[in-house]
Amino acid sequence: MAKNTEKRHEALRTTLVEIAERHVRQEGLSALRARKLAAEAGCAVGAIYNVFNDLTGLVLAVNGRTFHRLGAHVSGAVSALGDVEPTAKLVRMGEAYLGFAVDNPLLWRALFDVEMSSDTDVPDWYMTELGQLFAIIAAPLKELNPVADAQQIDLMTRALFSSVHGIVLLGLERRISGVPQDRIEHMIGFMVRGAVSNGDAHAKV
Amino acid sequence: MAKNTEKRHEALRTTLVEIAERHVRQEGLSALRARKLAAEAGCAVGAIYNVFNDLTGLVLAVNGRTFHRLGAHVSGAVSALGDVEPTAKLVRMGEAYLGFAVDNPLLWRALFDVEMSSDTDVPDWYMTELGQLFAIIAAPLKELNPVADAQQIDLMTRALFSSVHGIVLLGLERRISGVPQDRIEHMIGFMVRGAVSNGDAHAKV
DNA sequence: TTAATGAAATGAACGGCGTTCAATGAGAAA
DNA sequence: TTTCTCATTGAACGCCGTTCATTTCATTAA
Repeated sequence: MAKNTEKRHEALRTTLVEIAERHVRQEGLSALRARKLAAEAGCAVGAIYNVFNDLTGLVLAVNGRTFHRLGAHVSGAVSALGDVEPTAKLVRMGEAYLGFAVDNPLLWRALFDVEMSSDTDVPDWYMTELGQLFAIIAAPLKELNPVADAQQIDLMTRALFSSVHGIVLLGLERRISGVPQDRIEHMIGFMVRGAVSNGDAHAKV
Repeated sequence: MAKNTEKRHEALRTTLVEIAERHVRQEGLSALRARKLAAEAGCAVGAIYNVFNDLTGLVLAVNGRTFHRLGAHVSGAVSALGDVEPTAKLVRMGEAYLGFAVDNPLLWRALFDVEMSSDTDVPDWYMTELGQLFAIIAAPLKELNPVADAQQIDLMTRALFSSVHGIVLLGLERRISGVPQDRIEHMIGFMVRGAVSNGDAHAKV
């Protein structure tokens, strides 16, 4: 019966994702080993390939969880603010993004370090998850720029997200930065406020 | 005699860097192979390890060149502008940075994708090269904020560089973006102008 | 109950990797 | 020429992700 098989597969998938997540969190993406995973999961090496195409598939599953938690963390931080001006929300989002990266450095890095063979390409849910994160950012931007059209908001959203991402990325990179964390927060506030004031004045992005 | 040996080593170093650079440019950092390099350089595999600690050392040498060209490209773009307002210079720098990344995507990515064992750590010239790039950015910022102290300028510099870097990084990442190149330029202009106007108003970063 | 059958799980084996180091060879010294 | 020194070499080492012939298991038919 195919039902039982699928159930076992699903269980193994979950187990593997949990183990892999722990490994990535503790040792980083590059320390992930098929044999180690199999040993810990109590299955054969080949079993991994019964439920995932390859290790990249497994990593994508881990990243899916991380992405989800990241989104929850950021939107949670905004909700906790209550009713404040949109700019404050955006700044808080950036800080929350930084906070997540600081608290989960290796899981966060794994989000961007997966190497995907161009044929397998990006899973749909990856884009969906990203879209939800973008939507959280877009909302305050719309409040600030009621006349901007969807495309303009989208560009501002991407620009803001990318900027904050860049600041966090290079800020946490020991080899480039050495900047203490509170300075990184200042940078985020600086760029976000700048972008907002700019977007207000010149609606044309 | 140790002199001849050192000469041969130097020659091999150069040869290897040139070959490695071509490989990274064409196939990407992850396609670099010790055996392939040795075959093309006409030397033994072990010879690589006579002149570099490991492949990472070779990649760092490649990155040194790339970094240098990147700096020249950016500062060249600014020089070509002649005497214009500092903001225009900063925007042009960002665009030049984007241009370099678009023209040398794999070499540019390699700058940030090297994995370094924390013990080997970053070579000094790496930081020097980065400092020079930062200095190019800091100059117009000083013009715009004559009263800001060195630390404030430094933070603005890092924030701006990181933001532009983030925009370029995610903009060129097919899996996240799909944004056409001229839109990326708009984003850069948007963020740079925002940061500048902000820095002007609130000198306190 | 047993035999037959097809699917699922297994792990040794494969090809490839970066790196090492005993063996080789070339050049200087005697 | 012979000895000695040290740079060079490439086969070998210990890993890696992935595969696939073989085994194991579950289900059905007799």
